[in-house]
Amino acid sequence: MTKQMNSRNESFFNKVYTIVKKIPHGKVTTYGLIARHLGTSKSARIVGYAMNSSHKFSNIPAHRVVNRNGLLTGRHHFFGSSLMQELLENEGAIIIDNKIKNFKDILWDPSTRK
DNA sequence: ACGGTGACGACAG
DNA sequence: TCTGTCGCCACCG
Repeated sequence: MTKQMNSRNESFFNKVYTIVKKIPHGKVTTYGLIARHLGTSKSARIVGYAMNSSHKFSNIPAHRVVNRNGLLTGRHHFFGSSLMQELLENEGAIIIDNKIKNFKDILWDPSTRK
């Protein structure tokens, strides 16, 4: 084919969305883990940038992606600043001061693909 | 076509 | 522990 974006047919954004959709209910993951899983561990910022555009699509559980400390850094991009927290708490996360307390317990590594 | 942007992460002090 | 700084790079106007 004439067009080859990177080495795939799919844009980086699309790959990110594919991963995010696979996050199990009640689990969360991080921008860095997603980036690493895609083979570009230094592109965590791009993952965040991709999530910024995820509102244009549906069925993308963007609230399940937090930063490496379990901090809800993207909460302001939701429909109201507390929606992200409410969604996560509804899935069993314990959040205090915008930080997931049981972060290690519900962290999902995309590499496990389960 | 090109450079600013950014929901990050690692590291230094 | 906490804060600031720097490198990172795909996207979009």
